[in-house]
Amino acid sequence: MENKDAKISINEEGCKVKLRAVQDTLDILKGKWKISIISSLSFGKRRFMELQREVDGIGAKMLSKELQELEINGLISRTVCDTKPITVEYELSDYGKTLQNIINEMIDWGLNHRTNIIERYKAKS
Amino acid sequence: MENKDAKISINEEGCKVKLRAVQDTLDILKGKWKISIISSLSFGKRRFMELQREVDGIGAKMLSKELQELEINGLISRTVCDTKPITVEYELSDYGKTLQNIINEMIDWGLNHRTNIIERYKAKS
DNA sequence: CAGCATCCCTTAAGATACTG
DNA sequence: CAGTATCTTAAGGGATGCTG
Repeated sequence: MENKDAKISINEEGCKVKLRAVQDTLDILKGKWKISIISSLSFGKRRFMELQREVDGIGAKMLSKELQELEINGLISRTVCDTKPITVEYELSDYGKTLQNIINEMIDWGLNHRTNIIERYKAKS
Repeated sequence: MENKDAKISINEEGCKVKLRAVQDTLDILKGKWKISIISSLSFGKRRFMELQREVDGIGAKMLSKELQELEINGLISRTVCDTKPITVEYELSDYGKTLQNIINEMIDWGLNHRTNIIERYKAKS
């Protein structure tokens, strides 16, 4: 009996710790565009405009804001290039690259999901 | 030259497809609480109140709304139990369980991130 | 090009009270 | 217990125009 209770207690603690871990991750990744931006940068460095073109629907204001937050959290680096009209290059930091696993899983799930939706649609017709 | 251009073109297409995949996933998971709810359910079935207790800070209204959306997308199942005051049990569907990889990566990253923050703090003092 | 300032509107979401 | 209804507020986020 004591053993069983202890086990449950440990498991409950385990859940809490894991839920908190998810929450921690979510806090860093919150915002409508952050994960899309990181995904885009996971393919290589990008300039401001390139990001705006690649992240569908984002405006300059939001892009700017979310990039700042990502930089503050040490996930990306920002480099001002000394070109005629200045350009700025964004890049995933080493720490930012540790998010790659999450991104990859999201890519896989999304690809699979789209396939499923199409299959479901075909099955109906 | 033609080869090189073709390669670039293919890669660019690859990025777009992947970014769209991420977006597809994000569309399903959007909302302040959805990932937390799924995480909680990934540990087993939960009743409405249990979820509200486990997902820190969520109100009944939001919990109800996000559960409905998750159900519509086929990620969770809802079972009304015929008890004296009725109870309702929520559970990840088989399809919902395919999100487990994403959740796990988020747990890992969050655990690691917390450690890093603590290390960083220690280093300063 | 990069990005800030301003204005403005829509949506998210919290609080509270109520029902089967 | 498991929600729903209503109200209200805060925040998110778009459009435009401007600057180094």
